[in-house]
Amino acid sequence: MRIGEVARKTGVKAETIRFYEREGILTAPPRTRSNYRDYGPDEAATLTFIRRARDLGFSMPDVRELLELSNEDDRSCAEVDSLARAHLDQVERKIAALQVMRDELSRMIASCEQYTISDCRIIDTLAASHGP
Amino acid sequence: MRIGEVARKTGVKAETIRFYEREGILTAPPRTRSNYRDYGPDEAATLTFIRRARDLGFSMPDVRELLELSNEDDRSCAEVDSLARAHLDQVERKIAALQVMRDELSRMIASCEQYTISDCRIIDTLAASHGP
DNA sequence: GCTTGACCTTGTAGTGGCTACAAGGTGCAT
DNA sequence: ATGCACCTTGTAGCCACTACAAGGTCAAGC
Repeated sequence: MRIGEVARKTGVKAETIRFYEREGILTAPPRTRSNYRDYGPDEAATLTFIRRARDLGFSMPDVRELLELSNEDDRSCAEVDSLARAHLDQVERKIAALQVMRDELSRMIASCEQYTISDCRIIDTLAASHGP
Repeated sequence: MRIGEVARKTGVKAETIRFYEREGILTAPPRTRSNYRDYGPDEAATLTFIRRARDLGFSMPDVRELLELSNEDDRSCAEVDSLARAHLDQVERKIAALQVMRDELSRMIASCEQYTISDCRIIDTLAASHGP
């Protein structure tokens, strides 16, 4: 199948598929007589795998490693596990950082009484209110 | 004061300060005889403002607008307020998306029993487990 | 006076993970 | 034959920095 069809099936845009090929994360498929990329189901499966991993927030280097590991059937999955745990940890840190942001933004907005800029508690907070 | 000192005082790295100047978000300070940037307290205050806004996750275009608004004392702060609310909204969406990620990662990791790759529930999940 | 080292200057390129665009070729229906 | 959707390549842009190279400046110590 051509790139557009595999794009539709996997939810990975054609431009992104070509990008993955350039980056060496997806092996280059054969070409038709007219030089179109000609994908089979294996490539589609790989792309789905990549998309799922990306949707879960794994970095491209992580995805690369997960793909490599996924081909070594008899190996222990301890590495996969630790990669996933490390990533989960990162996600949790990111959530915590965003929650701090959210809370401060909320407080800031709540304290603003919507008069003029010179009274504005939001501008105040940004300018000097907390910290040295 | 020179760039290094203002960097220490504001928590914005020297390279970043120069970058802000190039981008026009910070006005270029006068220079000493030896061509060093020579900052006063106003520039330091502006940099602190920028850093706080950035720490709260505001984008550079947002910061630019907040800086402009902060100079118009008698204007209503409704715009500031709506900018902050829109940003809070974005932060909340991001948190929600990350929580979805976190939950799925947790489930994936919990289901893995650490045998071999061919049994690995993490690899399975990525390869095909949910969705068409 | 000379060296050392911390600081400053400029400009350019790299990060991640795509995305957009230009300029052209192909395939199929009308 | 004409239109249109699709494909090809290559290059540049996004965000907000960050790193690095190659050199200039200044104060302290010897």
